[in-house]
Amino acid sequence: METATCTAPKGRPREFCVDEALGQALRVFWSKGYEGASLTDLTDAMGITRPSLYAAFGNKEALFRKALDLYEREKLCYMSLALDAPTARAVAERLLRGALEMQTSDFEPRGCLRVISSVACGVEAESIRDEVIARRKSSSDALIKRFEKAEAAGELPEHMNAEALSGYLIALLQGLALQAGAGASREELERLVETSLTVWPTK
Amino acid sequence: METATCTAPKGRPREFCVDEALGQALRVFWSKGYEGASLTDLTDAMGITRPSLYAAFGNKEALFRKALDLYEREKLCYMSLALDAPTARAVAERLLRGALEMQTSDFEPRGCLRVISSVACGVEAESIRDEVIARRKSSSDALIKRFEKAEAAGELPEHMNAEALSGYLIALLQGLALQAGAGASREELERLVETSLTVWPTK
DNA sequence: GCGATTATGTACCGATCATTATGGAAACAG
DNA sequence: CTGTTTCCATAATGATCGGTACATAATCGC
Repeated sequence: METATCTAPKGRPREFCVDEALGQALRVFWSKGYEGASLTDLTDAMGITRPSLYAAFGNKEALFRKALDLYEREKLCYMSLALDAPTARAVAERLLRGALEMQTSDFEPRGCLRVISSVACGVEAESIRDEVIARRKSSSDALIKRFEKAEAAGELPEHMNAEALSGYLIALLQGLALQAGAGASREELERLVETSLTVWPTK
Repeated sequence: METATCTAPKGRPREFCVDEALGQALRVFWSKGYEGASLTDLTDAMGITRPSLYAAFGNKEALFRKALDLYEREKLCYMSLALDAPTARAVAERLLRGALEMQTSDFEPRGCLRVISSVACGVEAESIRDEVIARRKSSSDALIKRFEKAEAAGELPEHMNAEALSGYLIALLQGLALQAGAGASREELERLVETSLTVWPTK
């Protein structure tokens, strides 16, 4: 009865690495968006056939969700880590610099998969869009919670609350991702981060 | 030889108003994006048939360009007007409040057509994407020019140049549009604008 | 009245979309 | 070996995509 937990490979073994294929699928979704990525694009990049894709991942939408999980786990990990910084300003700095580092990698697509997947789209992608927006909301809530701690610690200046500061910082991060996706140079993005940090309100 | 300028309607007259139909097409592109808007969506909203659409506007891409022209002419006019404000801060305030007003209209789609159309997409929309990015660059250049004037007037604080400030402000506007498109409430957007103005760097 | 011209409505085109039925190949247990 | 299970490859599914042929209807100058 314990066969469920042990790896008993019955039948013909799979000829490709699921994680590797998922990574390639992520890159395609990342650079083309959910609707812009066709199954041909995906299978070509993943090096597998359509039936293999469906057998291993379910369908296009399930594949996207798994790719989004991978993206958040591997590429967005700096966001939760940033919340551990000692001050609100340090949190903002880690978020901005983390985003900058990700957006200026030479080996990954530009732009943010979350941003890309949350803009207007056809009907087929609406559930995807809703889910991405929901996931972003939970990130936003975490940031608000962190800034509320800073607020309680008296870090925030007058007439500035946690929610307002959080929304403001997220807008900057979204703008950064958008400009990166539109082909902004590394210098432009660095300048944006530096300007944001210069302007950052401290008590 | 002057017949080119006069309106000589030869043949069967058109049964719909081109401008009105274009306005409806704009709303569809605005809420679904270029690729997300199918010809069926467009003709349904415009109240015309496919051949009428092609006869009047050329094809989907040409229709989008005309809709984009209309959008920039009618919905983005506040942007060029904002540049006439007396100070850099006043320019920023007009831009932020103008964007807020547009994003909180009860009768128009949320989000910004330019932002929507400049994110990642399939191959068919790449030329659209490139054009939108180019148009945004010219807006950005105009803003930089305006801030250079402010810089020359000594309005900008130390370690802050026109390009940096422009990129920063545009990032905020993009974040505003993105959050509006994702369903942010009017209060959230107002708070974002107020926070941005509170934080705005003055000498 | 008459062509000439242009718009409209129907019905269709080939291409591509996501998805899958089918048949054979490769591993297992017996 | 046989049977079972799972994977791979080919090729097809119906639906939808953007774009059009075609015939008809409405207005022109004459």
